[in-house]
Amino acid sequence: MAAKARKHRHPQARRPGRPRADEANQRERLLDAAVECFCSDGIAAASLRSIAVKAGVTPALVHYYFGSKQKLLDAFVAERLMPFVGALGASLGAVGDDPRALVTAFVRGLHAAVEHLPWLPGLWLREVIGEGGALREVLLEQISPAVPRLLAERFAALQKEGALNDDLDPRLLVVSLVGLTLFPLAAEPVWRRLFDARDVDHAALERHTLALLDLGLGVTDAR
Amino acid sequence: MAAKARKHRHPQARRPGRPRADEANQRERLLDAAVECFCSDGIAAASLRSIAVKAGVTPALVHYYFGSKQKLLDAFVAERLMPFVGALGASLGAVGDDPRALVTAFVRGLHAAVEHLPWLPGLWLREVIGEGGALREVLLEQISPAVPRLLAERFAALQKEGALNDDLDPRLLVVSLVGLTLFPLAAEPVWRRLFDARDVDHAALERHTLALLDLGLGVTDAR
DNA sequence: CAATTAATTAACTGTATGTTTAAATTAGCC
DNA sequence: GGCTAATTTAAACATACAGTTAATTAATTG
Repeated sequence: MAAKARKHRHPQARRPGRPRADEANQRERLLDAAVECFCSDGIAAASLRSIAVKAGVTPALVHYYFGSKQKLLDAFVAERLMPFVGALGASLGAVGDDPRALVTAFVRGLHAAVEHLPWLPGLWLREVIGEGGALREVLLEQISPAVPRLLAERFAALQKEGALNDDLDPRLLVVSLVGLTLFPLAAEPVWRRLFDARDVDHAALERHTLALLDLGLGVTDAR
Repeated sequence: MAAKARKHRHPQARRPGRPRADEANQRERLLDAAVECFCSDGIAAASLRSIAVKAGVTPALVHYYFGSKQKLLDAFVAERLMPFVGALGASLGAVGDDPRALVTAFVRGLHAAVEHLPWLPGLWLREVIGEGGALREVLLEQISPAVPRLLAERFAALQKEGALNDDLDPRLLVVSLVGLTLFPLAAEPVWRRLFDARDVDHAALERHTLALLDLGLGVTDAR
């Protein structure tokens, strides 16, 4: 009845074929969608279908651009995760031999990164710390020397010089550092509702964390 | 050939029917298996099948004892999780008005509980903090008044009296406390491999945490 | 010892996964 | 303009696994 013999019910449903030079960099859009699904469902449970739907395409297109789910994950690690690790490692390498400076650089660097990568804390908790997490090996094999090991070694050296509270363990201090930064950021939606804390912004969180650490390190400051 | 017309290939594979008064308290065994699966797969991804297999039975038996996955989860919360919360809340209520005593009670209480409930930290991170976690509402609705709110209020009162570093936020201090206890315990498998830290036991972790907090609270101790 | 109830498994039905193949539509180059 | 290569969808495939119902065996009770 409605003119033409076109047999499509949904006029907006796309048919096969190369698009009209419209939306470019589909690959990046697909990666964005993947990050979102990785966060909300977890990497293991995130299906290529849900990722495709979020990007407004079909699952076959994900396969076209990345080949497989594993390679999609590899691409995410290389193009979205590792650049941040590199930047943080660099900023840590640039500070002098002082525990407070080291800790401050870590806290500030992390907060700054999370400003642009808000998904990082949640994903970290789930996929690095969580049992069966898909990124744990990435930490142990690729990230480990650049950040956590570097920090632990420098803390140990500083402690030997007497510049750090002797009751602390240099390695556990790195763990504490993550527990005081990534964890609160990941838990933000929880404590916000729990304490009805609308007044606390990221700057306040950073101040609180640095205040706790500044004293907690037990740097005598007596030279 | 092999005698008898019994048509079963696996002699040990059980056939339907009530068992011969053997293994009692299947319900508890099922709950144990459920906890294991909740930890390794996450609550959402833990199937009645995997739980049943872990307990050596069929999925239909889980359905028989609990009725549904939701009711199984309810049973877990009521019978395995809440008793711990009650105990911790009680031990917090029993200490006097001193920030160090409060913090020490929390850290010690948590470490003591985890001795018997080793699955707690990992499950907490995944199901309370993690996006879409199945226990977040339990925290907000059932646990909230007994522990986190209680702590935050007492910290706030102590700060008003000048017994706590003014640069700290009482609510965020509760978050920091969790980040310094539950998080390191959940991350234990990671930092153990990361730093090859076989020498660190739970007592050492507790000492380190308390050392960091003792100074970090900034209690002047000058009266 | 018959009837009923409790405990257990086998089988069913449905849905979702990641991947592959084939076809369709357009872009870019000679 | 015509050819080839690039980009996209539809459809199908092969598993795998979800939660539930129906049948089966043993214990318990009158």
